[in-house]
Amino acid sequence: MTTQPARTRIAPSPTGHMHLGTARVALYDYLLAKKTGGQFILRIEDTDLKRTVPGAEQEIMDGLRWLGLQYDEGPDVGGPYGPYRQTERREIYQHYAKVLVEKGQAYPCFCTPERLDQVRQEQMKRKENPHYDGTCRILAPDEAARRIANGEPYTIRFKMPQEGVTVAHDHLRGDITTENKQLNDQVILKTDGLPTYHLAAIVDDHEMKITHVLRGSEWLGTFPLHVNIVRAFGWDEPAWIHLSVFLKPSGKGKMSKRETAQAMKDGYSIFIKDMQELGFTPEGVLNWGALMGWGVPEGDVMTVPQMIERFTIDSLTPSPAAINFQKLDHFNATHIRLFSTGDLAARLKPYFTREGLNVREDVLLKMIPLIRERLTTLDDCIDFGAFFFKDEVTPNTEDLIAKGLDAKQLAEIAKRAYEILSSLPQIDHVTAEPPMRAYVQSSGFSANQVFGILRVAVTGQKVSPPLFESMEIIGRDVCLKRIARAVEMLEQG
RNA sequence: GCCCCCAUCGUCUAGUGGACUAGGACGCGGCCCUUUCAAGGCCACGACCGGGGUUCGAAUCCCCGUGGGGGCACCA
Repeated sequence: MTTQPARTRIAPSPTGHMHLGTARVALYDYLLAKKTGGQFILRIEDTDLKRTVPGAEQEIMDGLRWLGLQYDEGPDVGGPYGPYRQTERREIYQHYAKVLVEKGQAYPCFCTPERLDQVRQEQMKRKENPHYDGTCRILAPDEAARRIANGEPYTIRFKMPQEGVTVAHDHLRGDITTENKQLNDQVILKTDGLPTYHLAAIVDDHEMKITHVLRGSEWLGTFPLHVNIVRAFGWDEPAWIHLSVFLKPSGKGKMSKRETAQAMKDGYSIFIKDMQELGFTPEGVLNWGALMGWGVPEGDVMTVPQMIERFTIDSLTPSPAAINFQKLDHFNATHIRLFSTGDLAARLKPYFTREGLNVREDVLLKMIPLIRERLTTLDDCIDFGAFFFKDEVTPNTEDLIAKGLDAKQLAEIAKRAYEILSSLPQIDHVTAEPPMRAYVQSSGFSANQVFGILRVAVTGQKVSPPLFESMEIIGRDVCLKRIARAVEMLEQG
């Protein structure tokens, strides 16, 4: 286990919404950095101009902040190894590409995309592996120089060894051995002068003194390439950790558009921004994500500080994990129950406000203990507690009708309840419950029937927080007014 | 097609040759509590992919299958 301060980075490309996968890698990066007293860095990998989408970078930064994974260095906070946006580091990559060419480890390539495509087609037709055919690898240097001077567009390709094997070491998976003949001369600098991921990431990780590279296992295929590039420069390698990928809930394959849409329909999402809006908490999301790919023996409900305490790279798991949204619900609800009343009040208030409700601070603080353990997501507070902030509630007549009772009986119950409660100087669970229970006893009706009618009358809904505690918060006058109205409704209907 | 990775309850996982009658969590089922809905408590169901080795002994090490995943771009 590392005791030296680790410098870790999350290096997303701003090509779409920030998703769960990015959040999880960022979490592990963050945990490792904090645990070792190191730094966590955000680097934006925006070298693919065609795929860059406006606003995506901001969404990543917002997402990380919402999650509480504040980076020590990044595009908007700066740092000693900036800039932290790859399009602003163009010259650095060009310099290093040139270094590689001079060392004989890379070469200019003038093949056009059209020719490359044609070569690939032919190779596939012959059932060969698609690979670069090496046309420009054997070009004489002066010939290449002449064509460059001529203004011919060119890329730089990395010259992979063609014999022997490459052994790359991954901390979770051990040595990964690849025959070099399987490898192929990849483009590291594009015609537009920007690097591909292969060059950019390696150069930046070195320049930014990254000690641990955590990334998805989709990078395993290019892993040998990357270590070859590092070695060509003669640099020390970071520790490589290839995390498992997330599978769709069925466990068959990665999340596709289809599953993503289905999740949204069910009230879930793999996008951080959506999760926030759906009422999930950073604590819940992080705890959930952390455990997909990290095993703890027991006590799996953890806050970030507790995760920092317990985190080790060695306890990460290499196998793919199916997304399980029910588990997200569980962790979210569990963390909501752990929040203090004041904390939860601050988190809930926006949801009430969003509904156009006028939130009285004192009422908010009083109702939270009543609804806290009933919430799965924060927005559930509307279902359970909106009535606390409404001037009037409008019960459905049919909700008012308790099973097995006729209209006369219903009206009688409501009326009697009104009489009992209106005789009290104040209504709370201490004063109101005993006489109401006594009435249930003497009336022959069930508690379920009597309290059911009262619940609907007072809260306007069949499911609510505890009745008498709720009435206490609503207040005597309002309660009586609402019960009176119910009596009216029942007598009419 | 080729290459690489992975493999314990339905799902996430613990397990690093004997403490395994394989532990925990989610979900599911039941019971208790209960004015609704939750929460909480208790109980149950439920897995080492298959076959060969190695070893006194294998979930754990090796090999071969099988299954699953990922990759084979001037995308990351």
